[in-house]
Amino acid sequence: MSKNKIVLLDGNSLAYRAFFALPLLTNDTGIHTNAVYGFTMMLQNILEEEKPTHLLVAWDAGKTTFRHSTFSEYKGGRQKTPPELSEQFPYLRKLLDAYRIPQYELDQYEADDIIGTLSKTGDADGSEVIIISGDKDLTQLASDHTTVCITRKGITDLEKYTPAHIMEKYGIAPEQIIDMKGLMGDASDNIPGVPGVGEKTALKLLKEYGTVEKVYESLDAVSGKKLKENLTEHEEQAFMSKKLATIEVNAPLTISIKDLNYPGPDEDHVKAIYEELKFKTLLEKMAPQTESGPIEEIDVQIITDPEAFDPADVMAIHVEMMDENYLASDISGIGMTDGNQIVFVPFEVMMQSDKLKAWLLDEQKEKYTSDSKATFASLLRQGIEVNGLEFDLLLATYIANPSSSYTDVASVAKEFNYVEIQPDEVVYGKGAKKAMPEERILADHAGRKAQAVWKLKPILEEKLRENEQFELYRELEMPLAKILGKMESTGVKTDLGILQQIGIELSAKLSELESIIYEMAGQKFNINSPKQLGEILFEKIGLTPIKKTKTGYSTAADVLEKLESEHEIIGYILTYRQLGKLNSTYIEGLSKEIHEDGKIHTRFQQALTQTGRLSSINPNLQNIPIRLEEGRKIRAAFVPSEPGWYMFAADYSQIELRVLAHMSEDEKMIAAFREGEDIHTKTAMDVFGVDKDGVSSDMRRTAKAVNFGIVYGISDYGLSQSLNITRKEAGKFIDTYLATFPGVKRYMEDIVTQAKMNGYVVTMMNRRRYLPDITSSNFNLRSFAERTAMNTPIQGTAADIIKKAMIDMDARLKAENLQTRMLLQVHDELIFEAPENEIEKLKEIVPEVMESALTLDVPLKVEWASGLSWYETK
DNA sequence: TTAATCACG
DNA sequence: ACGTACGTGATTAAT
Repeated sequence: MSKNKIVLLDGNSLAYRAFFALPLLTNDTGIHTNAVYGFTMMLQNILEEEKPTHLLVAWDAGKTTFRHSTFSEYKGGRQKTPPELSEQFPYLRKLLDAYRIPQYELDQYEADDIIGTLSKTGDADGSEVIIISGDKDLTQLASDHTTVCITRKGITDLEKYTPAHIMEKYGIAPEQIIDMKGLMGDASDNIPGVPGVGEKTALKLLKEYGTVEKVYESLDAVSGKKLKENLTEHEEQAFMSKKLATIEVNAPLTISIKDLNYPGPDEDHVKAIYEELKFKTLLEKMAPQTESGPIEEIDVQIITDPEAFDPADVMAIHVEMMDENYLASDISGIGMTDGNQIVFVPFEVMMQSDKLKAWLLDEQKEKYTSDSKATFASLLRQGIEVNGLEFDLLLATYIANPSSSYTDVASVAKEFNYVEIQPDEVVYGKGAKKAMPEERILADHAGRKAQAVWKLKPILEEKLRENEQFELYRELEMPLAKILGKMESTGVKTDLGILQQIGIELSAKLSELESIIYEMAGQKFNINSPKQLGEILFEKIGLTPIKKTKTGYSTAADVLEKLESEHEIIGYILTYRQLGKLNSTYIEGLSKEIHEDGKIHTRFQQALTQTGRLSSINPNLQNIPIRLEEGRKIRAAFVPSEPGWYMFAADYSQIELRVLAHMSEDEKMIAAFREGEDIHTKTAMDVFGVDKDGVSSDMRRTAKAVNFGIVYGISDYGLSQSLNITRKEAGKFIDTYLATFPGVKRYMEDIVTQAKMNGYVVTMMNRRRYLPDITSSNFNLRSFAERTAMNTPIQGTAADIIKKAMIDMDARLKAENLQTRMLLQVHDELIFEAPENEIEKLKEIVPEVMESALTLDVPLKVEWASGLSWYETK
């Protein structure tokens, strides 16, 4: 006596069903996931509701089946499986393996036949059998012990076909389903049936005669002339159709019921796949199973005796701080683990422990960290220079995928579903409630982070090796982290007096402008409010709005410039805006950022941008004004920190276009750079077909804009905006340009194709950016991804180059025993401060090092300048 | 918290 | 036909 409950799933049918029932979803690496997701949802429901003891997913094997020898056009005329679905089958199979659900396919047979054969055996054993499919053909297998569930609308709504239900719905028995198909055919399988016979006629005939055979035996009695004619004429076809629709219940399977035993899922494995596919909701659903118990206890030993602690040779460490700004925050302590023991060293103990300090200093003692730059800089502030930094969780995660948003260790650990860590926000509270928790909680928190770093290291390093990104991570980003840490700690001396002086002048001009604007507007209003300003300009004064924003009229500078001739208030507003920006962001903003040491310490975000560039925060020193003289004066406040020293600045000339020339292998562009031509003039010469003297300033300006556009992933609209011309004219320029530089054209096409194939693009140093939208059916999303595909390898390679230059430069300064300090990086520019007697040396070595950071098919060119302030380095 | 604006490469 | 140039961060107003 068997109490088995056997569930048989029609894999292909359900995958199709899921695929078409759900919109095309993609995860962050561009893999479509809707079919896998939908399938999983169905599976979850079935497992929950039916609680099967035995389970099987049956698949169709290949293209041909024994049915094709009967009828070669069987299932003919079907649309090809969409590639977006095909690519999901491997994941589906992997997921089912993780669930430990048996899967089976058999050459020459369809999933139906596998299901049919097993259901008959199960049925005969007295087991309860449940069949799940999207294909109504299967209903022929229904019996007292076998229920056939067919998907209705959506993905989880199933219609249960028992013999009684079939009788109620069609008035026939399950065995008669094949007779019905024989008569009416099945368009989806390309089974012909008898012309003119649909469901209604087929059922009428079967209710009267029972089977196809009986119908033909009593053909004379059938009423209806046309019907009789059709039946007579297509007798052979009717029998063949019945045969085609009949599911084989004696297929030569190499498995039996006992092989279908379902032991339940391998949860860790399932989770890992959910992680990979980014099934957030399914993951959360799983979470209660693991979180239902108390969070796994970890034993963190708090070190109290500075003499009693001997760190191991290799340890994961996490410097715990309350504030995210490690340049300003106090350290509360260090969580450490060697993979076995977890300890927490409170700050005061650390500072007293000569053993620990010596360990941190020792190059031979390996440290794995969550963020090596923060670790380095925060300890440097305490006079401890850390060496032997061997792993950086933040950088490893970022290199593997720059779109991964790393906020704290908890977020990464959660991403990889590893160690349970509370978000910092939960431990410390947020906003006004932010406070230092008691030491026990802090120790536990820091300990867990160290443990996560320890456990995640092998996983991430394997991933980086797999992607051939280990070198980028280990030889470029990690050494750079330390250099950036040094730069941040060094800071830039800022003369508050100069800022204040400029501030006074600005304030005077601003209040003057303010009165003029109020006068002209005939009322007071907040000029800084786009809403109020829009009302004044477009309603009160009655100017014509050119552009709208989501919330109202656009008052952006490019719009106002077009209106400048319409009303003299516009000019004053533009000036007011410009000066207001300088005052609030740069004078007031920067003044607040000057530390007690008279310096500004920006932080470089090394794991943020999607292209590999750095960014600068608190404050941003990468956007200090330069284009307009009024703003440029701000740079006079950035001065050397030692008396008698100078500022020294060096920037790459046209680095992105040089990278483009190299990557596209465009002969003309390469030649232009090799000959040392002015690239925009040369472009103008080639595009407009004139000689050097024939290039007007307007032509050069146009060529320059087109060059920029090319780097950004050009569009006619974008170029038309930047040149203030029509789209058509812009389009013409682009066509001419691409015809002139065929290599560039080919590069742009190739890179988009590559992005579509791989789902990502790479820089010269193998930095990746995933572009899931590149296959989107949404024009805007796709176009954006295409432009990004064109721009990222260029911008990213330029970023690779300057990063390499920074590492080389740091080494060179050390090798030459110079006192010069690297202070800032502004994407294509490095800023140093140096004693006067080293300036001559810098003029020689800085260009040399920067120009040889990476060898391209075109030379890299560096320009430099020095002076008594940043303003003077021009 | 979001949108608009504007500073940089 | 679709609506945009690529990558950032800070400030302000308004919700």
